[in-house]
Amino acid sequence: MAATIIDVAKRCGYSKATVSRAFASPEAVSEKTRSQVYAAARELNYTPNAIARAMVRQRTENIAFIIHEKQSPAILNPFYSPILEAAMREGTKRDYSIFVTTMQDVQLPNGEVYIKKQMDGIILAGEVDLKIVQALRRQNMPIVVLNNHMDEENLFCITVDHYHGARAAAEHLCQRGHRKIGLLAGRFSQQVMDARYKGYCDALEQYGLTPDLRFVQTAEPTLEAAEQTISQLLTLPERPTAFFCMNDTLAAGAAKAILRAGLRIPEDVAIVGFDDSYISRVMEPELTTVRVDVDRMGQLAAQKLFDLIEGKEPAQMQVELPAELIVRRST
Amino acid sequence: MAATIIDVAKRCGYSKATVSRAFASPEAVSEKTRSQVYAAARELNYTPNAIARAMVRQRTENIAFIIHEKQSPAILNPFYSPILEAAMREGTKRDYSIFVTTMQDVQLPNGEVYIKKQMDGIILAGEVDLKIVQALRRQNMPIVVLNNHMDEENLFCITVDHYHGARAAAEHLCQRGHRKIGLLAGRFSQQVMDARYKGYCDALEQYGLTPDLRFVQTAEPTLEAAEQTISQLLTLPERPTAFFCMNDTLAAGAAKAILRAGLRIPEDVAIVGFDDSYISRVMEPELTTVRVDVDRMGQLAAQKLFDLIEGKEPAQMQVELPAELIVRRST
DNA sequence: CTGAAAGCGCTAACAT
DNA sequence: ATGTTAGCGCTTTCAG
Repeated sequence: MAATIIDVAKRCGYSKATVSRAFASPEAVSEKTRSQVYAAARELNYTPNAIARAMVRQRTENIAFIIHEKQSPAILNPFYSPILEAAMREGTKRDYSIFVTTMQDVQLPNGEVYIKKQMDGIILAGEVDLKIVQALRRQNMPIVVLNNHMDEENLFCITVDHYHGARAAAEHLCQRGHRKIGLLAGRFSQQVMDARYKGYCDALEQYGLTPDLRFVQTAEPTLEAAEQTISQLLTLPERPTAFFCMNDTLAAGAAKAILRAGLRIPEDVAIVGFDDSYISRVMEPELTTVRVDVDRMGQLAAQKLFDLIEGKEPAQMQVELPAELIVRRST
Repeated sequence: MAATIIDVAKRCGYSKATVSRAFASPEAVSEKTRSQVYAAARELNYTPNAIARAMVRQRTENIAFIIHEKQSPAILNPFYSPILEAAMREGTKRDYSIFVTTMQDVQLPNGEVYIKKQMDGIILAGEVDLKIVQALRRQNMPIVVLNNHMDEENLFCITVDHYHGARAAAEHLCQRGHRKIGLLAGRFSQQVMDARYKGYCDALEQYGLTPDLRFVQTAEPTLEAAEQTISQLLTLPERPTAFFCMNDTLAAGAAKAILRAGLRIPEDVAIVGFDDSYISRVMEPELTTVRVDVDRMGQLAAQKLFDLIEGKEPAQMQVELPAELIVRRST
């Protein structure tokens, strides 16, 4: 079938070691030899076999990107997909390929950790089980944890400053004069929820307000659930004049409820989202939201994982990315 | 390091051939043996090495999913991401992993086709270069082409019935009584554009209308470009009362322009999109659009590719998926 | 049902 | 700078 290194060696009259070197470390071979090797390779349509190489090098140059969120699958998740995209760009730069997988590819039904395909490292995003991290580390698998912090020695985690992001969002609403500010939470990890809730409470307190628990609701982070929840809140006699929604999907659902109730955004009800995903610009009016630099996040995750694989320990094992308020027309 | 088949063999007292069989074809081994092998494997934390297996089997059980569209990268593209998602689900079922890549991973800067990683097959989506398909086929690489038709002998292509989709959209607008129906095209492949344009023209003709070329515009398929284009059209003295937009992103941009001009949807201007992507439900009012069964498309692509890899030729090499009008509030 | 042995295509010492 | 050789971990005949 496909030509092998031996065919090329025969054809150009060099040994297979030389052919191997011509591809893997061109500088270790004379220029003349190199071009002869390449010529022979071209004629035979030869391409080095990555499997064979991986076999002897014990490195595949493949990493896995595993997203574990209840919300929606990996690729469709509007928060994670740009992160993945950025990680893939970084992978291309450093010659790594990325497998996008689910936990199922790493875990047997009985819970045992079992990596089907050989990987040089893993990016674990979302709600990660500590047990899995530990099992993986026992196998010496380099790991980067994304959007989640775990108290493990020497585990590289990238998180977001949820507290200040949420606080900025709520403060902004206070500054706009709102006194009745609802909160629409999604079902995210406890970690994220707590930090954002605290940010919200502290902002209100700073403005002399106390959270009205009737206006604090939790919903599945889907358009439909958000719309329904907010619809009901809107019927309250003393309804909120603003909502801080814990992500853009929730905010979009809220916007639909508001608009359908015949109210105007932001004149009657203002809303703020979180993530600055694509959704925030699809909406009209466009959504005021909290931006997380997802490009940076994905790039960083990939970079640090590659470094780890290549034996470079990062200076700090914990990076917290800032969250910045982006004011648009919805407030 | 990690335990190998030999470690397991030693531990349980069988030969490595038997251990191999216990994992690769359990039915070829007595039950007693099998459980002893598994026990030893568990104790050693052994996992078969996929690389070594791929090496001897000459099969990786990996496929590549390559999307080539100008619009936006693979994963972020609202049309392709659910397709990818479905393909991945199918892959999990049949024990294949999927690499999401760009053309760069398959093509050298000089244009030569060069597959970096060993793959058992490739799904090529979007605007595919015939030369690449031919080069790949010369290397005996199983291929499925998605959302694009190519006149190649024995090449499996999955396409969409753009003509009838577009026609249904335009007819619907005619039925609603619109006489001035604009068309907002994106920069898609000629194939797609032609079919949809013809559908639009034929629908109009059926209702005794002729396309007014002032109302037929092409824009980059982005929110901003669409918004700008439609804004201008709206200032025309005799502006259209409805727009058929060639995808949901364009429709969302159009909606923004309409709303910002102080007009109502659908009372003043109606819009129809194409794809039935996530965007159509984020918008308010929700978008009337043409649905393509993307789940089916992704699943089919993966299934057929796996069949091809496993030597089963599909009965027909060409599948055209229907496109169905979904009426929502925007018309 | 189980074992022995050959080899998948390549790289990395070690020589020359 | 180039060649020789010994595997990497596994599957798969072929025997028994």
